[in-house]
Amino acid sequence: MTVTLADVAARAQVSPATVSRVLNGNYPVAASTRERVLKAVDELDYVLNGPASALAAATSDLVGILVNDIADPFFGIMASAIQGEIGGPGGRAGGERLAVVCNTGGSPERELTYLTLLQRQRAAAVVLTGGAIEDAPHKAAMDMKVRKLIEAGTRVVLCGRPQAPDTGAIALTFDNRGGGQELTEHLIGLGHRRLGYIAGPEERTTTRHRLEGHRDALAAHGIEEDPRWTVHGRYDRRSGYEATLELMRRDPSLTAVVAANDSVALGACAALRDSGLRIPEDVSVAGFDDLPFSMDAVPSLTTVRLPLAEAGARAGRIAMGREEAPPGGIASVRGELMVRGSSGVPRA
Amino acid sequence: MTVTLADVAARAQVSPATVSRVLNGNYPVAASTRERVLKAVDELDYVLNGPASALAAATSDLVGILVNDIADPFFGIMASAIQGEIGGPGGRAGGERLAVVCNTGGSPERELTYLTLLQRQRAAAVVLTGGAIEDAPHKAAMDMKVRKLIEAGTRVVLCGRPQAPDTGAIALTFDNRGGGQELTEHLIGLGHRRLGYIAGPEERTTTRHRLEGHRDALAAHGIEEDPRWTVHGRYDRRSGYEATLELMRRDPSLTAVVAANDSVALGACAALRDSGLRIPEDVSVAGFDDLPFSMDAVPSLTTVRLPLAEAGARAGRIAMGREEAPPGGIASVRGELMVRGSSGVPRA
DNA sequence: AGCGTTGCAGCAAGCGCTTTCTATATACGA
DNA sequence: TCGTATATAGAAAGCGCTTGCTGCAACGCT
Repeated sequence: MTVTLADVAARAQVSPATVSRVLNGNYPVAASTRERVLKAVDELDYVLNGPASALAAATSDLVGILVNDIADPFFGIMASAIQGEIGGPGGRAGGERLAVVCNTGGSPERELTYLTLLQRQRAAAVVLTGGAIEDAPHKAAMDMKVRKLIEAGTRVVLCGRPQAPDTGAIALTFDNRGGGQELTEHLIGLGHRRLGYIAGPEERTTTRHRLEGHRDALAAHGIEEDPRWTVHGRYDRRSGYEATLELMRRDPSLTAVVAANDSVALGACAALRDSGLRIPEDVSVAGFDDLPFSMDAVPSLTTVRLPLAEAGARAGRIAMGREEAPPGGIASVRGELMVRGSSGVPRA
Repeated sequence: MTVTLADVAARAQVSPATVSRVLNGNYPVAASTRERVLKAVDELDYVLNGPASALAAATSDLVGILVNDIADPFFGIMASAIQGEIGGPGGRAGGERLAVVCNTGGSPERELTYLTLLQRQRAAAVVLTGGAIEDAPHKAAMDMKVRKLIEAGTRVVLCGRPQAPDTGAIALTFDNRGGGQELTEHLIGLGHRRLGYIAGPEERTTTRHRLEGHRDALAAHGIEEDPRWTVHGRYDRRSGYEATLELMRRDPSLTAVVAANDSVALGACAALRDSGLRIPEDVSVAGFDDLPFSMDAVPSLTTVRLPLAEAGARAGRIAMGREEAPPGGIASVRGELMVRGSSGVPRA
């Protein structure tokens, strides 16, 4: 049998109530009594029953972090930062919270189900990371769930995801559009006029915003875009490789390839190299996110740095109520253009 | 107020017991009744109270996954695979489990605390990934916790971590030693005799085993190792960069650098390049793990592929009781040598 | 027709904790 | 010295669910 509060109480010769109070430290207990209780806890190797505690107190110490793809460092970095602030273990004893990261794999159903599961667990807070899926019914369902969660006392923070108006969720959005624009401006500034674009999966806010930024830049410089210059793919290397091959097949005269993110950009680099093209002499390549490996690419990748760790940390603090929410419940986080070796002037 | 089981029961004109049984599907309920109940659940938008359920049933649907560094794809890939098998949402409805990944950051205390937290939540299963910390007191404490968890009915699986004898935990270990040996054999086979080694953090099983494999290979070929040829660092790129600089400073005549993992190897490549050395003409480099980005490095990285996803999936299945544990409760997973562009014959 | 089965639903007793309210003891001021 | 504030501990009522057991029809058997 497992040890219960009552066992500890018996051993310490106090009432269960007192033990509970010692453990929670939210009520005055005489020092001598406290010690006796702690000793008993130790001797019996007592571990609180989480569900029972959560039930009685109507609160839980679970904090959920939803990510699209846990194997992608983009999310890993954010999750790590969020978790760091949640305290998880490592904070002062007692106030321990179990930060749990849930991998949706980009699937709408899983996203929703995880939210339900967290709602079921009466999670203290939930942080949703990464772009949202742009499907009206799904979005409505999500918003509804978020509203329900908040109603039930769960704090909801969006990190790197667009605001969800009228849900009450706090949003820390990334300025994907601005970043995308700046990146393409840079390429145009170098003299590029024929730019391929490898977009992420359709129906994703991140995909759309980055692409819009790219197009804004083109439009601002009077460059008319050829529909053949845009290909959609997934946010991974493989996809970038294939898309680049396709792009160059469609129009070998392209002088630059802008990728939806760094992984895709790396795939693009590989494809270009395998096609016998030099970077950036023949074709310039640009990514997005500035993940750690991007500066190690050869040549190192020109990209837009997103302060993933900082944003995640902030989201975590807000979720824990340790930092004021931004005015209006929304803040936009800017990216920073990192010009490196993979972009240069176009070939003659 | 939130909706409770009783509310649903009232609305469906049945007893709470019946509602519970419909929801759990573990007791015969007439079809007509079931329908009425489900309708009520739907109309009231009822969400089960997880803690209450867990308390009453003395079981939980939580499955914990402990990782050392969630921002590292090595762990991300395993976690993703494990989670995929846990079912998480996405499996058939009803049997939903909340797979939670906990980031220990490599800290012994956090590792232990997370285990306590999971014990507190009465987790259904726990998967511990990655190398263990080789500190006797900590190991003892961990083993004790694991034993307690198992005693309490939690299934514990180690994935990529050495067996913990007498704890009852199932282990899927990686053959780090064999992999390390094979890798160094390869380099020796190419003609290298002066090899630098960038090891991971000390007091880690993974670090030790890989290094031992390396030394086994050297010894097998009668190569005497110079103590200056080994440097310890962290498992990240930065560390690899610095360690390589140090290594080349200590002995510029080294013709190969073997890194503890791929991230470190990438850092090594960067350092060598920055020192004006060509890879592999001047110095060969080898990594370990074969993470996705490794083949994109220029030159692509010679490394040892660990079947992270496969092992994770298997660990997940075992944790869920959907796959037989290996005989003896332990299985060793081999790595596969991937010879690529970063290794070549030594310079004259 | 009588009676053991079988199928389905309800009763009610907890699961192990938290917390309000109450009790006791001690300290204080008048 | 008495009344009242102050500090500390206990009693007990749940929190919302699960489940063993009981109840009661309808059924099939001899």
